[in-house]
Amino acid sequence: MNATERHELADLLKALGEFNRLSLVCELCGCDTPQNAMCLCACCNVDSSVASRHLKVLAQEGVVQMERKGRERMYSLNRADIAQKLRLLADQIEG
Amino acid sequence: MNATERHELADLLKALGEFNRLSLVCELCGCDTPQNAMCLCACCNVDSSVASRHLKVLAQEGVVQMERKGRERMYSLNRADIAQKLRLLADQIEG
DNA sequence: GACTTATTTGCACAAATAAGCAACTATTTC
DNA sequence: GAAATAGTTGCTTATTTGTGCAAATAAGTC
Repeated sequence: MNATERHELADLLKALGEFNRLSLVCELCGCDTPQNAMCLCACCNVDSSVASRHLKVLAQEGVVQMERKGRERMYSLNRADIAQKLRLLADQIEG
Repeated sequence: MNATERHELADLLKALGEFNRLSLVCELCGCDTPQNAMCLCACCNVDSSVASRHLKVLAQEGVVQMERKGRERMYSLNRADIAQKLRLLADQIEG
């Protein structure tokens, strides 16, 4: 793994490594349909602006995907993608 | 996954989610014998105090294991343990 | 078009984090 | 015991990060 890949992976892990963001991810884990920010903000008990910013980080790192639906924005997990990256790291660590 | 488990997992991911720390981990990945802090500090090009602190964080999160050997401290990865936790998260995300 | 609802952005602030240097401890070597 | 080597800790500094409030934007509803 070169430095660039390592940087990207670190950014992904950092995005997942914050309690509220991880909570958002876990919430989405349990949903089989995309959720809007209001619903997600409720699960963390934070201001909507906070949820918005966390979701932005997660989106930037490719953890979640967003699609507009009227005035709402529906978020869903990029399940396969993230799972694969985590497993790749696990494989590398296990050697 | 309850809040406590989520907190612990977030802490682990945060520990891994910093470039220099991830670099230390990757360095250890490629070693089949424990490495001392000097060697690890060299791979990141940081002051020994910085490496020391990063290793402390990694040890606290159970990523690495330390054993004293004379004046050196030899670090090695808790490979199976970390890999398992990452895979568990991957499984949960994949649903 | 006024009003409500969903979300983002600007701003301010507090807390956490990473970094390097210098000083310290501990252990080995001479 | 003095010098060298390995590592940690205290201190300071700069930067990042998470948060909430208020205001702005955007889109649906009446």
